Amino acid sequence: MSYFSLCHKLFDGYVKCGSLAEARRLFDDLPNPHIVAWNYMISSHVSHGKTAEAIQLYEKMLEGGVIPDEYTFSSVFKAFSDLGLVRKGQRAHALSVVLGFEIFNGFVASALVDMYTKFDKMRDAHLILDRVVEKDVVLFTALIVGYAQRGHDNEALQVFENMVSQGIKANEYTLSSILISCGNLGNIVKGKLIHCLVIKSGLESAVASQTSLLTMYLRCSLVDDSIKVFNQLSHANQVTWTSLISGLVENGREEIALSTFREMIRSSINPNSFTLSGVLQACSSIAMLEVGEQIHGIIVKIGVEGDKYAGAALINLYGKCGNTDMARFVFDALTEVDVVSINSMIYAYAQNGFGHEALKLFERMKSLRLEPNDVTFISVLLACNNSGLVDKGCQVFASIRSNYKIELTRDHYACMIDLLGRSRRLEEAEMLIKEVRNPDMVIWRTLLNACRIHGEVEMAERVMKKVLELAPGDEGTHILLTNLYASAGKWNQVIEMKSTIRDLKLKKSPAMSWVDVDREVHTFMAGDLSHPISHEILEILHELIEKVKTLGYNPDTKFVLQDLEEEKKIRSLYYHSEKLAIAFALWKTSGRNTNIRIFKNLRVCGDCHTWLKFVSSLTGRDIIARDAKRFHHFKEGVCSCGDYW
DNA sequence: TCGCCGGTCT
Repeated sequence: MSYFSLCHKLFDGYVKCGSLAEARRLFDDLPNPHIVAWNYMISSHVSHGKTAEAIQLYEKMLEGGVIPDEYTFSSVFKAFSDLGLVRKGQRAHALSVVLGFEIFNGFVASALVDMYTKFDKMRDAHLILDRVVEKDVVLFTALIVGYAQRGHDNEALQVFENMVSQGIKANEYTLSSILISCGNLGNIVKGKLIHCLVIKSGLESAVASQTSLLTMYLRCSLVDDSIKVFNQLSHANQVTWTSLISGLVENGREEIALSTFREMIRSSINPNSFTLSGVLQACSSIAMLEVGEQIHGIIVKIGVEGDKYAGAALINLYGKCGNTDMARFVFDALTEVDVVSINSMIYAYAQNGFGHEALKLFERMKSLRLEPNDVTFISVLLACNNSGLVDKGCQVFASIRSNYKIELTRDHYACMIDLLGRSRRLEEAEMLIKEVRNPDMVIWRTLLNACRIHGEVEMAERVMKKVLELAPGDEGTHILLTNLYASAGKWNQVIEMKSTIRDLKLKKSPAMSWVDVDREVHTFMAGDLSHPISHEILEILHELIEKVKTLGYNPDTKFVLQDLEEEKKIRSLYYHSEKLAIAFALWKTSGRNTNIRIFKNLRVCGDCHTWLKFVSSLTGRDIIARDAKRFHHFKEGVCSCGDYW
């Protein structure tokens, strides 16, 4: 046995037993290590994630006068790309050109392409592929993957077709990646073609291909097809399960996503932070705080509470469930604060009406030299909007244009239009719409809502036309205008609108509130006294109303949309769904001092808002109400929205 | 002794 192969066997033994350090000690004792030994050490360090050490070894090797070969380069390029060391990578690239590896060796070339795509230097990567004399599937795949992962899905498809036309057969790596691009593009026709190709190539049992197929169907919203793919899987792994769960959430199938998660656990597949953030998203969307808290428990148990994905998902959960303190607790425990986690926290404050907290965090972000992105500004503007910080909002909006290279989207404008409109600066709001490229229905409806708040019938009628041009049968718009006429006392127009709504067969979604008491959800509709214990509820409700009247509550009938006698109007106010839900929750939890969390499918009504403030001071309970748009935290007679919403 | 794959957050 030669000296080299003896050394090699020794290294291999140590590394395979997991003792890279032992191998390293052995290596360091060699007087003049051969190139094969250097390569072995470098690649072992890279594959063990010890990238920085791999680079040190490479540099030491060069200092020692050892000439790198194709093996050295293919390992070390990966190290440079992992650490984002562009300069060093380019210098090594130059050396590989001088030594004649770049265009003549497939291993070196594909590692180079991979490195440049990770540096986001797509032109360089593509040029290398073009120069390589004999291109193989790995080389093409490296470029396809690079394009796909940076969101250049059309380019990925082009390169793929180019590869196929050169008679090079795709492998499972190529197909996995290209399926994802089809999914991202929503190109189900190409996606199905590739599905056929997967079968034809005999790769349908490869787990990565299956996962990508699953993801492709889910991104194209073909949930049933994706479930079919999933059911045909022989061995679903952690990634496959996760892919299915997060895809279901994306398609609004939260309940199924949660049952799939439970099935995953039953199948003894462990979740990781990917899985858990998907499940948390399901909990946040449907405000299932209890389940979310259980997931939080699992996150702590498996030790990923500092993970930025799990963290952002938790912040989002607590934000959407109205618990900003918990959201902040999670945020403060993150190991790495990045722009997404800060955005999540700002957004959590924003939707709960804690504008000043949101702005403080925005300032801290700047002092941390984290570059804000478009989402940051949506969150900050929303924070100003939900707290009535009009001037601050205008100032922030102006600064986006002057200080940042961020393109303003319709969402930014919609937020500003809402902000201006609600503070009665309707003309300014309308002027701002002129700046929006292709203003959509949402933009105009935002202005329409502002008209409703301020009873601007004339402008509303003009704006209504715009909205209906863009969305002729939109129920929300008709209802908005009906409400506007009703609050302006124009009952003839209300009747007219109602008949239009009837003719168009538009259905008004009924107002509904629900409340979560002792892990049971109870739903209430306005005026609906069919709850099994409605007798007790009504008793409590009437008692509450009489008591808060003594504190100054005065039923405000302008929120009643029917033209009824005053007495009947007042009665209809009393049976609003949120009042029923609160009465029920107080009855169920009497003697306890817990917070009450209620949810409403529409926006909370003005009279109920006032009433809830009184109830919070009367009972000493904190009431957290999530309506269709935001949260209201009622505490000691005050609401976090500052009566501005 | 070497290269290319699938799932997460605002």
